[in-house]
Amino acid sequence: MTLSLPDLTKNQSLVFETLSQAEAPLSAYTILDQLRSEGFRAPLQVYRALDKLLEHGLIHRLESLNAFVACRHSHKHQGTTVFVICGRCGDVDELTDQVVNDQLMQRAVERDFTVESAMVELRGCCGSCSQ
Amino acid sequence: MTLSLPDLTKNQSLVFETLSQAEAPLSAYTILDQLRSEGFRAPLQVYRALDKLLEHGLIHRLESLNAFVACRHSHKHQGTTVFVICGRCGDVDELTDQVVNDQLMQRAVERDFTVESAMVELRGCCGSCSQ
DNA sequence: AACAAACACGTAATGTCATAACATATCGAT
DNA sequence: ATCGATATGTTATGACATTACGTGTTTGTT
Repeated sequence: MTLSLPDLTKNQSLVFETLSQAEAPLSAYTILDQLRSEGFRAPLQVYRALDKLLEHGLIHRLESLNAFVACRHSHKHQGTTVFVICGRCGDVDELTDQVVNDQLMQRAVERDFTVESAMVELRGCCGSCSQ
Repeated sequence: MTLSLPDLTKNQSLVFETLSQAEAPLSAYTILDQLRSEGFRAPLQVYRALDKLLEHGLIHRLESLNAFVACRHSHKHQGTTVFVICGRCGDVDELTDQVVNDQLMQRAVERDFTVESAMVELRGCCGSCSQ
């Protein structure tokens, strides 16, 4: 399950593994607590690793939760990622949608706006939890 | 310019006026500082007012900035609001887009997900700033 | 008018998320 | 072997938000 990837440093690997094994988004401080046994002592150790993992596209930050998740899809298919977040179980699904992406970019162009990053997050209740 | 609205309390009015006159999103603590001369002493005075204003739909919270703006449009036209945020001048534009809204809701329904709230924020550079 | 419930307010303390600043160590290419 | 770039360790601090508790004010009912 552990793919070998753009060589990660020890700290980066530890943080990535922690996120990969989590079933819900984790805050940086939760990650820190889980890695204390591995020698982590300070938030910055986590944040630095998170920054690199974000750069590599291996994880995502959920703005509405101030938390992080491991990326699930190989995001070769560019474009805006829509995060679908269940508030009950914490499960996060990712999807890319051409229509949403194109329409957002179109609306931006219309008003002469250059998009540098886009955030789309749906919060609610997933199918499993609403039964 | 100051419409009379669902009766706001003194604190709520002060916070709303502050946001209305601002040219960019303000953090709760920035609002607090601006209202110290009016007797504000603690963050909670601001947050409580913000909560009520959010309930009334008079302001919005920008998740990607941890900041707040006064609402510009009369949001009678329901649906997901797209925030278009310039990182240079801080200007925030709001728009509602039926296509984006419908598509997001469609994708949610497909996977049996009940949307409770949706956040769409575009960050980048506005036309004025890129000239 | 008297009362109770609901709401708003004041204040202090604390919790949560994130970065600045500075020192040291490790890796890679010449 | 050395130099530059990158990664790391540690402390302190900044920025955002809530809990807990007590008081005051409004409002609707009897």
